[in-house]
Amino acid sequence: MPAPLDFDPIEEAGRQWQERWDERFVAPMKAVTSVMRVQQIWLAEMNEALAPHGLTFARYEALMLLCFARKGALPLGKIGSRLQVHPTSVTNVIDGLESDGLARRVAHPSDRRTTLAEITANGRRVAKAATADLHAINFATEPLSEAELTALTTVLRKVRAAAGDFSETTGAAAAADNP
Amino acid sequence: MPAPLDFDPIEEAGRQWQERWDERFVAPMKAVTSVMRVQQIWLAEMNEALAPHGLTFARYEALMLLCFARKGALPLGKIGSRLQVHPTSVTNVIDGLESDGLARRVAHPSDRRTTLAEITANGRRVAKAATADLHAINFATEPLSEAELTALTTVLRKVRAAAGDFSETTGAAAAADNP
DNA sequence: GAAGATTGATGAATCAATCTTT
DNA sequence: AAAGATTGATTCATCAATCTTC
Repeated sequence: MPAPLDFDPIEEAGRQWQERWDERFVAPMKAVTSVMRVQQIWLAEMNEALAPHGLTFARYEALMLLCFARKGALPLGKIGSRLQVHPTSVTNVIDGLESDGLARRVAHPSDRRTTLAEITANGRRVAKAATADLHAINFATEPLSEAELTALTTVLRKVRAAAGDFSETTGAAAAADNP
Repeated sequence: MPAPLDFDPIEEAGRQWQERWDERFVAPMKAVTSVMRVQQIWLAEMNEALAPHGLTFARYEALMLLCFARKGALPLGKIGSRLQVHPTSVTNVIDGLESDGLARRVAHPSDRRTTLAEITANGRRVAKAATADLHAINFATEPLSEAELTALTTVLRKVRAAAGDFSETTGAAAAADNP
């Protein structure tokens, strides 16, 4: 990590932008750059907390999804749609969990195209310990207050909805965990 | 990109979290997951807009930095500290710009350890065209209002400051572009 | 033909180690 | 010894193409 600057680089970029182009582009540019940078900061801090458990954030997310599933198992495709990642990434993530003995692939009872990922007993132990570590650092969200975090989530929800992550329907009944 | 869900996966995760653990961890978890996902969405949309110019967002950021520099040139190390990336990433990014003829490496006049990256005439042309395309899509920030974008930037600025990106001093005089 | 998953290749980011210059 | 940059290796994510099953 490079040395700290004596000025805010995003504010400085905003200044340059306003000088050279129209002011109406400043707010979008600064917001986008801020999200990029904070994602990088938070991801690094969480990966640091997860490393002792042999996990990355991507693997942790998949592990928790299995942890929540009714039968502790989900089709790989469903994991991808929940985590909003490509099928290839699901394959990679489950490979990682499987080689560490935290999950295993099992056959789908009726559809032989489908593969299920099932959490192991050790996987549940690691999930619990890793979650405790993430809780201990508040998911790296220091120094934000609960109100600020909630506001953040609310605003970003609009972006996710507009991107088509989910269809804003009703009160959204509990998600189906099983096929 | 997987099919849209009929519920918000982050809200659903929050529900699971509250059930299983304490409520005070719900807001951090949802905020972190939201930032991760929106970063992915925005980055993909911007990369799509930049691809016709042979640019990625990382290369675009470096190119704009050179564009803003007084003499159109900066030491590689300074690029790294501005963009908050490791020296290796700077090498990669400048390699990319150089092979496309958008920038070139030049010797530092006094310190022979230092390499400068200098923007080319074509680099300035591409920077201008790429910026116009990003402006045309408002940096992918639709559907957020200017007020929402500003609020986002303000909250995230606290995170960047706490992470040590910059030292909160004065009104922050104009940044020094040259060594 | 379409759905589900995997393989192989590509691009980006970090880390450790190396090399030159100060 | 320390600063600046590069190389090589590793990890992760995506894309195109392939394979099996429905």
